[in-house]
Amino acid sequence: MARNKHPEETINLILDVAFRRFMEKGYEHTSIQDIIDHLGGLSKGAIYHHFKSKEDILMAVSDRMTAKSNQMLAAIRDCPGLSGKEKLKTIFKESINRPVQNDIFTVAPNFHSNSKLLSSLLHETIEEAAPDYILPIIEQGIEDCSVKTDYPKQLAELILLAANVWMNPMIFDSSEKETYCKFMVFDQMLRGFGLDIVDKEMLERLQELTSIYTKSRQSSAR
Amino acid sequence: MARNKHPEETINLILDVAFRRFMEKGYEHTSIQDIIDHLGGLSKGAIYHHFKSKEDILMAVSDRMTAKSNQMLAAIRDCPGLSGKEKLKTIFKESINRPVQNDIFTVAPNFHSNSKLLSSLLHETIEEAAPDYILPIIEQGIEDCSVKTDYPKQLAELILLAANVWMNPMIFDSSEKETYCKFMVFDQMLRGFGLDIVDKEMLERLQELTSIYTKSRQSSAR
DNA sequence: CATTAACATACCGATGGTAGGTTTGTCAAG
DNA sequence: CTTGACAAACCTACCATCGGTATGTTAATG
Repeated sequence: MARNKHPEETINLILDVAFRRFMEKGYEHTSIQDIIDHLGGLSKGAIYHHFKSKEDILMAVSDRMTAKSNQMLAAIRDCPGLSGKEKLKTIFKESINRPVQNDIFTVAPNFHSNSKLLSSLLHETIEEAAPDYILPIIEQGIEDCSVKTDYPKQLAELILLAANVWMNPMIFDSSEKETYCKFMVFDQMLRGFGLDIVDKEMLERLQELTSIYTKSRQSSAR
Repeated sequence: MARNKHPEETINLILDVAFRRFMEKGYEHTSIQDIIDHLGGLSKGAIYHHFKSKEDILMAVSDRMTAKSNQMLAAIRDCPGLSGKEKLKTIFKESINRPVQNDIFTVAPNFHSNSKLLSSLLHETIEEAAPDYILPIIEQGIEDCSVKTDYPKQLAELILLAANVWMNPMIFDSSEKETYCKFMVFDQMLRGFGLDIVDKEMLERLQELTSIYTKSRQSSAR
């Protein structure tokens, strides 16, 4: 293959293909050769020029998955004029409207066979996203008295664990009704910390979208 | 090696060694040959006589890890004369007194490099332990009015996710103080569902044990 | 004495990774 | 504007190791 003047295109291409293959076959069962076969003529040398190992590819895939979400979280966190409670509400509204990246729907993700991605997401959630994005918002909420807790760091972790892992349909695929129930329990949990952010509008939107998701899931099943 | 009249001894030996190697080097980086080298003269044929694949060994290791915990949960669940609230309290008391199996302390577990074990634990927690052991107790608690929720199944999941994963020092190693804070947030969460099970005695016992754990951890660090 | 469980040995294809070469764009010196 | 040194972007051929298997051997059982 001819040398590409814009190597980031090649890198993105590799990550695109790797991501799809990981989701379809699982990380362990996707060989480098398999990725090569699905690239348009690129060789093993090209891959190992841009990535130092197979695991390195996985990490890059993982980073790219969370990048957009983290951007959103940072934007809301730094948004002036919003109270802590309003910021949390905004985050959950956004999350519902874009529950997972669109392109993910098309490949019928299988986190069961991607334990490495799962564990990566888990640790990123607790050790990066929670302290970097949610904690400052919780602390703001404590100041304006909309959040009640003596342990903001741990609360941030618990909230994000529930939201990103437990309620993540890519990890625990839930029926429409189950997703709704999870959200209700999540709401009750937040109320225990003084937070009251789930309203009718959010629930209606949620019900809409879970039905869409369930349908797209059924149609892409083998 | 001479033929063993009691093959379960051989099986247990293999699992013992595999568990240690998985914890020390991670599942992926532990080869079958590595396990063989740490077995006293047993061969690859022996291993593949008792287990059909490397993954099969991992599953057996995982099962053995949760077996004792599940036994305890079943015993408490079926214990007559205890209210739902009392059962939950008993479970957490037991969990604190035996936070993880003793033998685990000695090998400085590393769940970071054992994503397969982690993902196995995660799914067992949500899809087996929660509905089988915690859900019946929650339902009993709803009847005797010590638990307040319309969604017992989801509450069981959330509680066990927090307890087994988030508060598990093998997954997220926390300082003494952090463990305490997590427990306090956990308590506040439970109160949001009408549950009031953490008392002074439990907190004192917790502080004792986390200090012991922290010390044993330091002494086994390389 | 036949059968079967409990091992051992020797081997295989596939895999992740590497060494070394080739092409091509960049850029500064002449 | 040309040239040539350099490095980045690839390719090819190869290797050690891995998970797994086929085929044996030995010993307990009934």
